[in-house]
Amino acid sequence: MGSIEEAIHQRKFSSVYDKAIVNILFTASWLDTLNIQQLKPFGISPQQYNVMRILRGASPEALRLSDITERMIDKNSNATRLVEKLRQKGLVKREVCKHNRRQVDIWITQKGLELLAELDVLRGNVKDNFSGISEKEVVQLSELLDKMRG
Amino acid sequence: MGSIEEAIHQRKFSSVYDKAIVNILFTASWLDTLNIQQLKPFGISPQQYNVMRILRGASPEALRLSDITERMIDKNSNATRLVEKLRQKGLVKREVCKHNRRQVDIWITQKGLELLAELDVLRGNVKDNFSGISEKEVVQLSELLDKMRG
DNA sequence: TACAGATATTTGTATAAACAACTATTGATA
DNA sequence: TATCAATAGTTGTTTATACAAATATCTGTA
Repeated sequence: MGSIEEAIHQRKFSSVYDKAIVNILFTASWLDTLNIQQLKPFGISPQQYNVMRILRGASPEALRLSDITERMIDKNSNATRLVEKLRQKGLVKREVCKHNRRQVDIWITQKGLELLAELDVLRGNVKDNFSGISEKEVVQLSELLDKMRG
Repeated sequence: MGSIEEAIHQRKFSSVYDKAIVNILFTASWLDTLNIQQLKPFGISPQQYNVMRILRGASPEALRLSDITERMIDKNSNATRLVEKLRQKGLVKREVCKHNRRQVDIWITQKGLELLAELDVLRGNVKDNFSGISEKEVVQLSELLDKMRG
C-alpha cells in the first residue's frame, strides 16, 4: 500500500505532526478491519477479544470489571456489556464479589481459553504478517508512540 | 502517560509486533477521544471533520462521493450519511452530476470553510500538543507506519 | 436498440460506541 | 447508628459502524 499519501490519495499535510496523526488513525483503522475479518468466523469482536486476552493474562485469578476497563485498548467501551456478551457465549464467568458486593469478579472459562488457543494458532506468528518491517524498527515504532503520548 | 505497559497496565506482550499493534490501536483511540472532545462543542464528529478537510483540499472544485470514500481515514464509514449530516448543517452542498447521473458532486460551503478556519485557530499549532517528540522523530514515526502496512 | 454486466450511490438492519443518568453498596463521620 | 459522599457497576438513549442488499444509471456489444 505504501505511503499514507498514496493510501488516502492526499498530497500535502499542514505539518509532519498532522501527517503522523492521520497516519496513526489510518493504520489503526486498517488493523481493526483486519482484526474484524479474522475474528468474525468465531463470533467475537476485537473488543471482546481484547477482554478475553486481558482475562487470560490474569488467569486463573479473577479480575474486577474496573480492572478490565483500566486495561482495555478502548477505554470508552462499556465493559459490562462486553462481558455479558462473552458470558452468554460461555467464554467468561462472573460472580458478585463476596467481600465487597459492589464489585464483580470475572474469570475466563476453559472454553474461553480454548478459543484463544485456537485463535493463537490461526494468527500464527504475528511477525509473518509484517514482512516489510524489521523487529528493531517495530520496537522503535512502539517507543515513538509512547513518546508521542507524552 | 509514558509507556504502553503503564497505559494499559500490562506487563508483557507475546512479541514486539503484538506490542506495537496494541500500541497503535491504543494511541489511535487516545487521539480519537481527544478529537471527539475538541469537536463536540461544534457539533461535528471526527469523521465529519475528516470529510470537511478532504473537501477543503479540493475547494473550490467539487468531489464525487467515491473520491471522498477513497480519501477517508476510515474507509468503512458510510460517506452518504456523513455528507447528509453535514448538508443538514449547511456545511456542504451536493448536486447530482449532470454528465453522469449516477454520480454526486459535493462541495464545501462558505459556512463550512468558516467553521474549519475557526477550528484551525482553536487547534493552533498541532506541534504544541506533542512536546515530548521532535519533528525528526515524528517524520520517522510516519515512515515506520508506512513500512508496517507494507 | 435491447440487454447483460459494471458502476455509483443509497437504504436497511443488526450491532456497538458515546455518554449521561441511575442503582446499589460501602466507608467515614457527626 | 443515621446520614452523606464516594465507589462500582448497570441501564437508557442517541448516534454511528459494519456490511449486505437494493436502486439507479451507464457502457459495451450482439
